[in-house]
Amino acid sequence: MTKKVQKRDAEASRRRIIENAIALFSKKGYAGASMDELAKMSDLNKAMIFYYFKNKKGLYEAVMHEILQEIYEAILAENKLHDNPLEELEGFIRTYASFACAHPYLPALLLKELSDSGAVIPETLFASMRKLFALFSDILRRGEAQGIFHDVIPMVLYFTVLGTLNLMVTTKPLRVKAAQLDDIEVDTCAECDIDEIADYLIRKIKLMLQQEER
Amino acid sequence: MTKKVQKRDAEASRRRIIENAIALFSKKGYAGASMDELAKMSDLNKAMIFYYFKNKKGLYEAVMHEILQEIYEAILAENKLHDNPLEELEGFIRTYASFACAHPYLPALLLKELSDSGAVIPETLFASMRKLFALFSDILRRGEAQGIFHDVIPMVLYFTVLGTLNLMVTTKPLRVKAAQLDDIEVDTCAECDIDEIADYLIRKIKLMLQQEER
DNA sequence: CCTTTAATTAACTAGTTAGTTGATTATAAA
DNA sequence: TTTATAATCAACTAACTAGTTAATTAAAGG
Repeated sequence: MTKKVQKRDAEASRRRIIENAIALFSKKGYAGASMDELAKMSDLNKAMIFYYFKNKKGLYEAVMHEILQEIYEAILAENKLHDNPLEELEGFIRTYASFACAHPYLPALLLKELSDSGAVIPETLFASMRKLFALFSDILRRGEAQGIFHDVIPMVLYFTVLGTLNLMVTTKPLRVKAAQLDDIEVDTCAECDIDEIADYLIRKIKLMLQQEER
Repeated sequence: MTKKVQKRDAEASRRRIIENAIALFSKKGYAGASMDELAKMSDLNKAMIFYYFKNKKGLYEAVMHEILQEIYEAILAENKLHDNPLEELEGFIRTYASFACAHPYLPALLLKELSDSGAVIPETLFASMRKLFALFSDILRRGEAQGIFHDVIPMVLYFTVLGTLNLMVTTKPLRVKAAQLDDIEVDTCAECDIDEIADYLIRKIKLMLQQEER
């Protein structure tokens, strides 16, 4: 089944818009992203954006839904490979880290959204974000019930993991630049790759959770 | 010395602009903040903004410099009260937390800036941000040298602390809202106040650093 | 081949944006 | 009191904003 060369392909046009919108929103933020620019990037008339997504907010909603769904599915698939909280937690962190690194728009968009306290986000996204947290929370709660984790506050630990990984990804260019001018002695970890960072974080989170308070 | 009522006071006007700009940028982001709106908020003609700050970027620079300087001084002052790395680390986290809570524009602006990877940020700010990290890094390095901290990567731990605290502050409204609709069982920590969170984080960070890897 | 429908476009609107200009005040120094 | 200067403002520009409209073209079904 050879794909026939069509001049019109609704599905493809829609995807082109979404794909470019992800890049644009994550680079410039919601307010900074121009629909004129997006149309040019996507090689389509601007009216098409509104034809497919009604308005800018609708497009943003679609973009956020898309990426949250993607990361959720990746993590859920990984999660099914394990059957104990410790391995599940490791898997969560590792999968999130490598996904975030492979798709750096995720951290950028997530941090922008969260730093706004959901200024743009509508109800539906709200639900998507909670699904991911619910999964994380469940892992920790089960671990606690089994006596392998102690003193657990899932919400805080969730942001510890997301905060660390997201910031390490988004600040990468900044940190590399800092390492180059290199006037003072601080190590900005410019060379670390994300898997090392994930390993380190996992090691540390284990110490956090497996030890009783001293 | 009674303050004479003047119709013109450059210092006061400048401050009014900066003060309102902090609120506006942290609420709407760089692109979303309108200079027309800022002028109205500040009860001044828009031209005054450009008279004092040259352009929007210059204003943003001044705003960021202001708040980074403020938090740096608060933390430095606290730091001088202690003389061992463990207490210094505790002080750092606690001071950052309570400052961030009292001035929630700080987390909002910092997360926005960092999620942009310095899209707007100029060289001068870059330096300001590093000063804070250098202080944190130094505490950890000394602790490691004294054998009370182990397996230290300051950059990662820095973002662990900042990520956790900033996200807990900025998401507060979102979490409260989530707790209200409360359809599923997840605990969003809506009631926790920032000092409890800081205590929890300190406890956990200590476990991270004081234990050898098992 | 004709008709219907879905996809696409050019051209437009009405409002907003950052930034400018030149005149006009208030204040303090001479 | 005059003069110089610093602070303020109204009115403007040119570019850009999200979103609309009505006409046009391509494809698919009968």
